[in-house]
Amino acid sequence: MIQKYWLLKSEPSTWSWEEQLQVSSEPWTGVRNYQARNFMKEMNVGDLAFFYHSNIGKEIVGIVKIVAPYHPDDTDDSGKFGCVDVAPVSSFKTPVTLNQIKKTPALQDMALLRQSRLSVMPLTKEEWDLICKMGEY
DNA sequence: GCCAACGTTGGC
DNA sequence: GCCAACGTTGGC
Repeated sequence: MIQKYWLLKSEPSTWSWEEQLQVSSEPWTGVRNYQARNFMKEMNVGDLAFFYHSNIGKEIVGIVKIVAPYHPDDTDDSGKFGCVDVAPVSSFKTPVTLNQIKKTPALQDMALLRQSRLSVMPLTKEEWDLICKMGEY
């Protein structure tokens, strides 16, 4: 299975990186957007994802890995949406801010910039590697 | 706090 | 099936 790379957004007031670091794994619940949901369906156990703080912070703070494939989201009564489980992997030494991403020519195609409301998105390996470098991971 | 972008809902 | 109205996200 090919390793894939993702970015997950969370508002720190809802679920922060500090909270994520304190659990062994956590279901990524609350996604109510079909495009984001479909990306989660494509995730495989072992895929890696950046953890991005939206609204407050506006920066990538660390890395999580997918530890359970797509399954129903208990918080969704409609039954239309599901989630994956993610476990913390590592904190960035230096968080990578939205501003830095905007200023980096190689990152202009990221959905983070082009589709600001999308909360789950894929990244290319090139984008992944560059951001890891910027975060001094 | 405002507003742009965009997804969803519901009337027709 | 179209589109206006409305709600939500998230950057500023």
